Amino acid sequence: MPVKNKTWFAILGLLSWKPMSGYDIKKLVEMGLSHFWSASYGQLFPTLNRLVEEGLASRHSDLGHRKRKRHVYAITPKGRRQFERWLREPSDPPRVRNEFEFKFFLSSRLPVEESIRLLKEYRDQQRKLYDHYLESEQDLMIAVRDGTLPRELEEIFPAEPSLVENEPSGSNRNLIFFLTLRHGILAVGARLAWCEEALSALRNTRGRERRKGN
Amino acid sequence: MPVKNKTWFAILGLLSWKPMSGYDIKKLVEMGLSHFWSASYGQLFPTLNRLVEEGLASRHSDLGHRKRKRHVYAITPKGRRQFERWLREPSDPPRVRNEFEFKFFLSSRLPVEESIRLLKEYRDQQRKLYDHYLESEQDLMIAVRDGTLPRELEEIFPAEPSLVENEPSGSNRNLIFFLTLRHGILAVGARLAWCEEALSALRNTRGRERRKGN
DNA sequence: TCAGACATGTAAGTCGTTACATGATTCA
DNA sequence: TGAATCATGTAACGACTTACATGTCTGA
Repeated sequence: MPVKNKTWFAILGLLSWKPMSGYDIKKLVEMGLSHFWSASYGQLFPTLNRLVEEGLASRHSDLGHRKRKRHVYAITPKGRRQFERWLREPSDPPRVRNEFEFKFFLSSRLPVEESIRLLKEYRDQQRKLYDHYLESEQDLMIAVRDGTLPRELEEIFPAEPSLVENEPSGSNRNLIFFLTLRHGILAVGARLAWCEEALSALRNTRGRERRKGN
Repeated sequence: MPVKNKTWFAILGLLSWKPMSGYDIKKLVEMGLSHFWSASYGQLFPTLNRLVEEGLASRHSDLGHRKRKRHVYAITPKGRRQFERWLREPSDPPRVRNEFEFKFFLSSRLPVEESIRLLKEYRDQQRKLYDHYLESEQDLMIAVRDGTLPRELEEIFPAEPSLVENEPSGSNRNLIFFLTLRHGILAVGARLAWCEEALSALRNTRGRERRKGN
């Protein structure tokens, strides 16, 4: 019985973009998708093999320009049909697991100074992530303006979008990649805004305590 | 060998607030913590029992005001020490799994109208959630102004904060609950803002196609 | 030459959900 | 009286991570 979980369709969906190896998929996900998805090799390779068994993907040995033996997987028409059916189905609500936020929620017993330290640590992490996203956004915008593509994307976006089988609108793909990036930027931006809000609220508390002599 | 995963400490942390039953914990998490944490009974009850075995929590049978037999778990001093150590440790980065976002990323082969339909569905879901959070925020602010507490919180917040053993700052807890709520509001707000951005970008695409005669 | 990236995979174990089983109490 | 909620738990399964194992190629 084929297992048809989210990861199954997610991988199928990535293959619908272009044929890729397991390693390619891992890199792509790490590079630009990690703010809403992730996958480990322990899922990736077995799932790819099962997709082939089910006839939803085909495996090709590629000894091409890289001179390294690798398995490239391509989606089959059957796989494409299943993928497109999944695409139109309603999605599960977003699931977030934010360990810091939980700790913050439980930190009322900590001295305020300690909470502030933890909060700043979190803010700095998120700030780094934010800067990284903004940089990617700049790269992408410059590239679109110049009609080129940033190096990391050259492999992902076909140079000639119309070559992609049945693609209704080639430039749409650029837009969608851009919007996906924007989603990450806005999400992390909201976390940063919250950090500032929380920091100033906690500092007020500390001020009040000092004035009361605590 | 005791298992010490995140859920373990999360539950310990909730018990550090006040003694609770497994059922109480489930309700509390569903009520106000679900935008950054969740737990199922299948984890909750076994974990509570293991906490007792390890001496980090104690179990009491409560036949009190509710006239229903229930198991109330209280944190022990040993449990409190472990919890506070965990509280100061660095946190894992937030993990998000957003199925809709992934689908959107992969939707370039869908007709734009279809993408817009999916996007609106998502926006409406998030809008509902947002309104719900705003309502909770209003309730909490009114309650704080009047010196009362909203019904759902009466059981969670001790009426007299200073009664809580070793609590350094009673009012801090109200503030932290409020800030936790704000975190949810800002996060969902960012998703909504993104939806509008994406919708108008997609509508532009559609307009361009129409003008070109596609 | 050797570090680091490329590349593929498995085994074991953990984490977490879902479905099931059971029964009491409350309130309309 | 019967639906909803209170309340506790288990078994089976499914999802996912980590550690391990192995070897190649590239470029400083």
